[in-house]
Amino acid sequence: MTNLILSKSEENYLKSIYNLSELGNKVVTTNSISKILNIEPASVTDMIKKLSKKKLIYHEKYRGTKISKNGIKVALQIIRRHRLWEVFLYEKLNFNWDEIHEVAEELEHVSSDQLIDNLDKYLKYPKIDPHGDPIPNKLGEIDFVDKISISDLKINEKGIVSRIINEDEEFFILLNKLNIEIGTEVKILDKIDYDGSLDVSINNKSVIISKVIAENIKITKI
Amino acid sequence: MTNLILSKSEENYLKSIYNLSELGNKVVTTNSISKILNIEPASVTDMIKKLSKKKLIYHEKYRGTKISKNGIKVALQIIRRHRLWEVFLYEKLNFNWDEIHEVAEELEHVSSDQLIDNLDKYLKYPKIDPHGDPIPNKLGEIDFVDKISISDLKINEKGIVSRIINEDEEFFILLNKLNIEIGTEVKILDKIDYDGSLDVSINNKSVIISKVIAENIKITKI
DNA sequence: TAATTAATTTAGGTGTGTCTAAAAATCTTT
DNA sequence: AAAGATTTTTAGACACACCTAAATTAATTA
Repeated sequence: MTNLILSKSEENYLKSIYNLSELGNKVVTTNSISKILNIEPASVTDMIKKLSKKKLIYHEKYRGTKISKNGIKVALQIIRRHRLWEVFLYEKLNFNWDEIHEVAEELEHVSSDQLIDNLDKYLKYPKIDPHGDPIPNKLGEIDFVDKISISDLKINEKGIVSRIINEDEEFFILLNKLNIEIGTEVKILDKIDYDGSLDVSINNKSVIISKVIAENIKITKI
Repeated sequence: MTNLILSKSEENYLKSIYNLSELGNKVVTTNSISKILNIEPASVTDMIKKLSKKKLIYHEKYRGTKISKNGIKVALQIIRRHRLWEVFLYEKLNFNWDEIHEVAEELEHVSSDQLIDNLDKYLKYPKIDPHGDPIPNKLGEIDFVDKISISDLKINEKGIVSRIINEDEEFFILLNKLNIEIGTEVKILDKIDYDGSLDVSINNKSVIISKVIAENIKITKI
């Protein structure tokens, strides 16, 4: 609630607890936190006490830790920072896919709201990071399901169609023609800058689909 | 020499000592460091011992501290990081001139060479930061004198002509015509993207000067 | 140059975030 | 359900980066 300031360590613990909790639902063990952070269980217990006092987590002795509502909120902001920096490193600074995490791990602890909001704007409010993970918005809202559309994929990336967003029958007829259904594997061959159309490989055949269509086909990145 | 890793505190001390030392020449006092960092003198003494052991500074009890050659090298890298981030914040994230310092103060401690080198490239190897301070290059080289040309100014920024870089007489005749001499105040009215020419106000009159000419007129930003 | 003042260092203490070793609680197995 | 194994916590220690108070050294002034 209040504007509490967390240390780098506290942020890392909270983020790990959130990540282990499967969207904030599961109780996490001291041992699991210890393993993920490579810190001895005894030290984890100490930090759990600190975060409990700050009401970011609930803890019952010997029985585990659950992240609080406020804790989730704070964790999502840390994750937001991390993922926005990943986008920046990947898209602007030409880091490789596998090099971004480590540096983002440092940058995420620079806590200036203005910095992150301006970065978000500069990157044009990306919805997913280079790994395909969704980026929480300023309010901590995050699309858990249907996170990615075909239009969010980059060239050479692949996905499995998971949901079609449309109420119009004509749209389904078109999808039938294109051989697109739930479970279909798609791969982006090319992007046409002019109108945002996509050259997509479906069953090893190349087809062109419009931007609007691509936006309405949700996929799971593979 | 070796690849020593410094803590955020150590980096801040070293940077302050360098800044107080006037390009690494002057001996700095414990008290002056204390004042700049807002840390008690006794604590400064502690850190001086640490940095001495790492050979980044020389220290004689009760007589002051001098930064070492290697210390200067390290300090310049910290300053490089700081100023590159300032350029980024100012030019890409649209921070105001007066908001950049505080955030850059945090970002400068994220120590990844790849990050800084890629950022440098992305920003097109800027020579000065938004305050007009020179940015050390990767090797720690820095232009101490004549840092800025008219061509380095942005629209609406002002400078005082400090040096003319040219051996050609024709160039001086042109400057005479334009009423430009050492001490003349100039202000950028506009930049012509096409060929890099500049619309400059000199004695309240607008004149157009070519990119090459602008590059050879060094100024002090005001 | 002796006395006073100012700067610097030493000594000892604190909070943070870690550790190891040992104790306590919970879980598993028989 | 008791014994053993595992997990978690407590207790006590340490490095870091700071602090205050007191001691020491250097600089200034009378």
